[in-house]
Amino acid sequence: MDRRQKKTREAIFAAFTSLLAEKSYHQISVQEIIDAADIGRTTFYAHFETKDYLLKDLCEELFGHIIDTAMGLPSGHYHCTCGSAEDSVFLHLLRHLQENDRNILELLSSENNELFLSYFKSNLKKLIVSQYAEKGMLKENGLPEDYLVNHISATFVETVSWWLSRNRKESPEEMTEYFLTLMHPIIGE
Amino acid sequence: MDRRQKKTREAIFAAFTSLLAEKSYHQISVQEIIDAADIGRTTFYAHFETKDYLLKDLCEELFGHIIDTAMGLPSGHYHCTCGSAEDSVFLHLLRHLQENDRNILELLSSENNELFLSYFKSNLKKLIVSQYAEKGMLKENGLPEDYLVNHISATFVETVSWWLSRNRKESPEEMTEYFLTLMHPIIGE
DNA sequence: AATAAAACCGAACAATATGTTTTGTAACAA
DNA sequence: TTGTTACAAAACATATTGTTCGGTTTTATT
Repeated sequence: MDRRQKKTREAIFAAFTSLLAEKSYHQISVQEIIDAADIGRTTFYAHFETKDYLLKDLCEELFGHIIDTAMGLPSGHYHCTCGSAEDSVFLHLLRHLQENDRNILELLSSENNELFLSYFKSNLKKLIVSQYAEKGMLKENGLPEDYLVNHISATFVETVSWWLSRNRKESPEEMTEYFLTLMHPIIGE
Repeated sequence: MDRRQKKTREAIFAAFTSLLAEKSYHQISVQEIIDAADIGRTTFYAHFETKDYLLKDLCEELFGHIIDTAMGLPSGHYHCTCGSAEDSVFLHLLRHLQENDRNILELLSSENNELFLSYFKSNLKKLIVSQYAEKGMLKENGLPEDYLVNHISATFVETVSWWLSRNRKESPEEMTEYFLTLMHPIIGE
């Protein structure tokens, strides 16, 4: 890939995330992104068709990366290590989030965070399917599988959101315990 | 209230919901609402400061009404009637939703429904607090109360959303069973 | 080092949306 | 009937969007 393209793309992403830290997505105009990134108007539209596609690409990068690193992990949960949640995928995700790579926490805890949370959730579903559903680690209780997958993803996203809204007072280990308590009737070996 | 005001307000709401049935919130311009409602530009701004406030007022009316009718109900759940979920507040909500008053289902199942779902959720929280939390109907398991309230609300909204995305193939009774299965470790007497 | 391809810039453009102002008319409540 | 209020129509400044054009700089390749 051309060095210029990469540089421009990064500049747009940087400007965009910077703006997202101070105002909500819909309040940001393309013009502002252009000014903040210090690029030409034509250049922006050469890279991204619309503002929505820019958001999509950014989220794909951010959440795709996090989910990918968790994909290879063992999907064990707290039962495996006698009460602790040490090797849970969810604990890994929380720890990874806490590193605040690329200011991802700013986005997830911003005022109008529904957009980011929904991207997070849709990426998370893939992980749940491959790590739990396809490995038969969901308890048999008569509920449709996609309903369960959706519920697990949604609940984890809500857990993260709640955690952030309280400024991460709890440790990732504690939050994993919270989450797994709620998941108790569903996830098991 | 002046007859004219009421009429105009209703016309705007009707035009707005009609437009929301065919395109997403952010794709709708104030101009379109004005044209569809067949009113003057000035009139719109006399009623609503911005498009966001219009949305807020509409949701307040729609969800406020549904939540209010459920407020007075007994908060019993399936244990009370020997296995059935007959007198659950949640069953009542699902039945009420199914009547599709004011095309509320169109909104909740539209393409970009995060906005409506989040309004639904925030109204639902009040109900959960008054019907469950304040009556001590949440099981003691070491989790913070507001975390539980948020989880119950979020899960119910997700359940409704999943139900609608599958064109309501399941009955309200069945969906209540699904939901209460997930809530089993949390809600109890 | 020379060259062709590309990415970029700046300016301008039409089209559309926003929110306000003004002036006049019609409907309402008392 | 009378004073008040809601509405309409038109115009307005301002801002944003997405595109087009000509020209410049950087890049990869030979």
